[in-house]
Amino acid sequence: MVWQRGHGCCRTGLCKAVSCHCPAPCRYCSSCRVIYYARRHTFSSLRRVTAMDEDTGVLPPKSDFSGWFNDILWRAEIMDVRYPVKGLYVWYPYGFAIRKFVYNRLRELLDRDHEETLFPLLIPEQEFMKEAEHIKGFEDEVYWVTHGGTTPLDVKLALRPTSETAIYPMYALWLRSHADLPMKYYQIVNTFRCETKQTRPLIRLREITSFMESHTVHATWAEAETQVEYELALTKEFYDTFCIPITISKRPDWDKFPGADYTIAVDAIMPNGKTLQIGTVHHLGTHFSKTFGITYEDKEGAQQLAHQTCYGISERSIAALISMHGDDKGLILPPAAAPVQAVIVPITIGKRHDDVLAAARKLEADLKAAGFRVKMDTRDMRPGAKYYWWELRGVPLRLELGPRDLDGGKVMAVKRTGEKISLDLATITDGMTRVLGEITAAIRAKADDHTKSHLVSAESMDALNTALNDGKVAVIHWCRERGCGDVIEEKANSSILGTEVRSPYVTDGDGKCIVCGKPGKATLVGRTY
RNA sequence: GGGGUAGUAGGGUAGCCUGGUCCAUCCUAGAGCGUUUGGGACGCUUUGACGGCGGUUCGAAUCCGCCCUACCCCA
Repeated sequence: MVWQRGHGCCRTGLCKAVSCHCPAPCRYCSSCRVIYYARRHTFSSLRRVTAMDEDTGVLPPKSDFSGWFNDILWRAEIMDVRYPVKGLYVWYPYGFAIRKFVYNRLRELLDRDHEETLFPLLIPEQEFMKEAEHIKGFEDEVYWVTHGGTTPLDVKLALRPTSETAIYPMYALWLRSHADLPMKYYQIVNTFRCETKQTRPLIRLREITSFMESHTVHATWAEAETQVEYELALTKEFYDTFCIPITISKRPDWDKFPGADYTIAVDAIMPNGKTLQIGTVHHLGTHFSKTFGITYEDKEGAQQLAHQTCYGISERSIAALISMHGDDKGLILPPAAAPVQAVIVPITIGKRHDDVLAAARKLEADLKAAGFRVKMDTRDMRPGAKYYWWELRGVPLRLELGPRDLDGGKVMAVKRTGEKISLDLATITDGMTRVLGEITAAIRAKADDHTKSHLVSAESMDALNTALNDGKVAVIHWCRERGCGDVIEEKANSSILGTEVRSPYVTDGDGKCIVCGKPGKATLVGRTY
């Protein structure tokens, strides 16, 4: 058997042309899904492995998370990655519909005590450059607008990498007295960062298309701290809607937001054990209010510096949603995020065609009237093909209505989480409410299990390395000295996520630092996206 | 940051070394018609591409230059 060199068409390196005594397949490439036969075979013996040839389906298995994620984005029509600019991607209508339900929920939560605003995309250079620490954090990845048509601009304009420097000059104008406080505004906008590392749809982008940033102003440091806690609670509630378990921790000083007193971050543990930062809340203290002159007149008539917070969530929330719940068959969407909560597949055979179709239409109308997002699939495909199609797209519930069901006054309901039950047509809206609730619960239980099983305690560097190599996130003890932190990050090729860990699955208290042995605090360490 | 490889129809590939035989080919997808339909149907007809710009040449997917893009490996 002679192995020939790879075709370079795939990412796995498995893809090789081979020479042997076919027709038995020589080697299967899981990325491009091709079986390669000997070159000397004729074209008719060169055959492709398609979805139907394999029990596992069209997707790479979720255990190949990277491949799974890339594939599902276009197969489930979430994002098109073919836009001809690196790091910019297109939302397909279906993906955008998911985004709509997720962000509607986010708006709903924020609107409890924030107000939505909109600030400009372009920031003049002199404003952008005001806060030294802040600039340092972003200077390497800012896009600059330098020309208006062919004429160079007098003042360069930055495309916002985040909006502090756009918003705070205005806050300085808006804030006059203590009676104006607190100010709590947010916006949902696109932001630009010229990422140099490998970009990834939804995760590392040059245009973040869906950045929710909240900026609040308060009279005192303590009040701002309370706001940080309030926003963390909002974030928890937000992710709970979509059954995404999170860990909350305080980032180490060197990893905090440029210009913040401290940063509290929210992470999710992805299927491969890497963590994804899916939210941050920053206590800005008076760093920016000093720079931008955000002051107010207190009750005694004296000018005081305001205390600020900012808080952000991006489309990484959608990456977490997709990754956390999906399986080898495709997406699994919690009903709260699903553009289609139930799909009705009429099984129309021969003479009963019109009968069944009419009943399915009535079912669709009844469910829509009751407020469910349902869709009837009348396409000219075999039922099985439709099942796979909707399963790939994560629709939580499938309602199959055929002659047999109709005669019995029933409809067959198949949960995306894997259970088949018969529901009475007469009480279908109650049945739907109950079953969708069960699906949400099942999704949440599975995600909680995953997170719980991926958090382990490590009492030494060796144990830490073992845990991380095993695809886990570790809880260690760390003295909070930078030096020991560097050792941990370097030796374990990891990141210190943070201290003051908040997770129902982390109960570790104080202990000895795993590097120097001095008293340390429970600390979350992982490999990050 | 340092290397390497590649870009051919909506997706996946062959052809390139050795320029003309290629309005190319195969799998898949799209459109049309017909037969079908309780877990990925089938037949026939048809649509459709050589990453971009420039150069060499009688002639470029193929050779050269630049640009853009992507992927892999190592730090």
